[in-house]
Amino acid sequence: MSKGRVTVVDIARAAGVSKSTVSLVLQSSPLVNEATRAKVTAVIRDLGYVYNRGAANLRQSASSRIIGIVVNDLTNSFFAELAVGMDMVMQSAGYVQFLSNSAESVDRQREVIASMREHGISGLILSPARGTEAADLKPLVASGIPVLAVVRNVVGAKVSTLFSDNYAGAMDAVGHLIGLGHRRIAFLGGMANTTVFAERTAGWRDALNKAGIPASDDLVIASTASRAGGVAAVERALQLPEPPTAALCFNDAAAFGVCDGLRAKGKEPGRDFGVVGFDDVIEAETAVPALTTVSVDPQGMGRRAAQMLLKQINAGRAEPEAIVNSVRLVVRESCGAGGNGGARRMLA
Amino acid sequence: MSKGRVTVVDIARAAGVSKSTVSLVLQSSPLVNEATRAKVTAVIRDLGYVYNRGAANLRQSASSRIIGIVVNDLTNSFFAELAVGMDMVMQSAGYVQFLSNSAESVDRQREVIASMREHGISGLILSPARGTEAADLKPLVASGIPVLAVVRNVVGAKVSTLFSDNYAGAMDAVGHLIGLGHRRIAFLGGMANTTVFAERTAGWRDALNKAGIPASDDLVIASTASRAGGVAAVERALQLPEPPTAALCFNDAAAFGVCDGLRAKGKEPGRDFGVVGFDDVIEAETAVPALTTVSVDPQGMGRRAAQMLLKQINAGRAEPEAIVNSVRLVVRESCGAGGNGGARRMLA
DNA sequence: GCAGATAATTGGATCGTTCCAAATTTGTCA
DNA sequence: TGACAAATTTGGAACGATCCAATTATCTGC
Repeated sequence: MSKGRVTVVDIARAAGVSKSTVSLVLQSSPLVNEATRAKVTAVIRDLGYVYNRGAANLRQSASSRIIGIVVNDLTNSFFAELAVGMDMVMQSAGYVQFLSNSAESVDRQREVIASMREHGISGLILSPARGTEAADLKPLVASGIPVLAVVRNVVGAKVSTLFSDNYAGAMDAVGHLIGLGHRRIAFLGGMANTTVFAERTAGWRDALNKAGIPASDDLVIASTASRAGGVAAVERALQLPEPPTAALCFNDAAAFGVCDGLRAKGKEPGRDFGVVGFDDVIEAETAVPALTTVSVDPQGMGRRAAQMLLKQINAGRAEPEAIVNSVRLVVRESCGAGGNGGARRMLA
Repeated sequence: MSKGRVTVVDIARAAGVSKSTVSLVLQSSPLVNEATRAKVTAVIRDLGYVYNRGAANLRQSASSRIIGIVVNDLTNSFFAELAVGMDMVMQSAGYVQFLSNSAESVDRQREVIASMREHGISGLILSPARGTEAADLKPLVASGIPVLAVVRNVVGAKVSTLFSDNYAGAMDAVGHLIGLGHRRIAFLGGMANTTVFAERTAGWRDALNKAGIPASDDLVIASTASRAGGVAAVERALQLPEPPTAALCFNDAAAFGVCDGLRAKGKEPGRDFGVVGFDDVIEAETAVPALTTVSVDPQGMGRRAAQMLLKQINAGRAEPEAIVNSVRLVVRESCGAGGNGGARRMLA
């Protein structure tokens, strides 16, 4: 009764079989007789038995059915949705996940990964904190645990990757703004000297060049990749001698900030200024004006990441693979293309 | 070498001591000689030893240093921040957390809790899915695992609770709007027949009654507790024969939706209509207009929840406690009190 | 140099499961 | 009924750490 937890031995005794048989029932082996199985199952229910996965994991075979997920900023809805996507797949696959936030601190990230490792994760999905080095992941990959870097990369690390097609997405978005008649198009928000920033600005630059428009460096205004960062960036943009009439923003959070900043200056986003975001977070659709944005589908990307990792775990030892998640421009209202053909109006 | 993982026995052999000594070193016991400790520590580093917590947890004493967190909607930034707050405390305390999203499904919630239990969590923080019953938590509490319900309650469950003071917060918010001169104040958004909804509308009603203003039921417009729900609710509100001039919204997400809906109808929130939210999510401060809201401080609440749970885990067997997290009205711009005393202007 | 204390170390036995080889039961057919 | 195969069941030895009781090394003071 109160003598600690119920174990297979207790079940065995109560059902009048051996612990081996109980074990076979637990893993629904076809070897056991139906009558026995029924009897054991009943006893398991009656005694309120709880399977002890920790004990099972002791034997060096079989995976722990635990994976680790570490993201750099869970308060950003992009990452929250990414996590939700992963959670869905993991739940259906019968896995549980340690989920932690590194808050852009490589130290916290290192600690939390170490802790997860001690608990025996069989795989790790990491959206690395800024400044993560290949060495940080070395021991993990050396011990044969599949690691998947998402969203951002870790230079030199031999891990699988899943990134979105930042370059193509930015190209498309800027191309669309050019098609609407814009000639001075800024790139607002985001921390410079990150790979993602470099890729998105490269797309911005090449789209302008392709259209024969000079891509002037003062139209690239970095800041934090947040709502507050967007406000700050657009403020500076509007103070330029020749201010832009539209902008591709580093991400949706920054884009919302840009909208806020425009309104604070008496300009209505979508009418007086074209705004395009990046990510397509859930609020993008319902915001006013609805945000035109490069849809990365964070939940979908999360699901895909989870599937990739599970595949690698099941495959035993697979070579790292690099996948780019294609993106697509979702035209809504904030770019000024909202049905009434009003884009050119802004340029008057 | 490649013969599986490195264990205490390997360390012991390499360092020329017994596994018991290695174990003592691992738990930094004062019993071991400094020289020995140094030698063992060096070997541990050299061989790349990884502590196997699962093995240690087998012995019935000692906690697993794992807790479970299950929230009903991680895509809502309120819960994401709540989770981040918990994560902070847990990380510092040397715990890791399973973090999962129930997406308001009691089935998923049940499964994920069962799974966490098999993995040996030593405590659970739950923001319950709608429809959670006391029976769902019964086995968990019966086995002596501390459970803490946050944000929402589970009627009849003998667990600790941490809720925000919904009634007082709503009272304050509505009182403030009345002070600004409003007489027709709506309550917008949120799912009716939840406890939180009942508490907030009760505060709304009593504040109106206290001021001698009749609290008419058609001013309470329920919908989902999301941005989209806010848009829908304010649309209906503005179609009333005698439309409101201000509103307390169920939460910040709904409040942002209300702002969107107002703009869609050509009304500027904060100037033409007073809007007050509830939660004080991170975007509330930087939105335009900055959202006046009842600050629950989700991160702080998360930290507090984590501390409560840890306390109970360490206390061994503590009685469930019920704590209400006090809230405070943060006056920003969306209510129309933004410095220029313009509130009464809306009523002209 | 030796008793007595203190410091440091060490073999098992144990936790709850899985897995293997071996044992037992049941079934089939001549 | 006996021989053989197939279907079930079962002890015990892992897995990797902890903890207790017992042992050995080191230190006192005289």
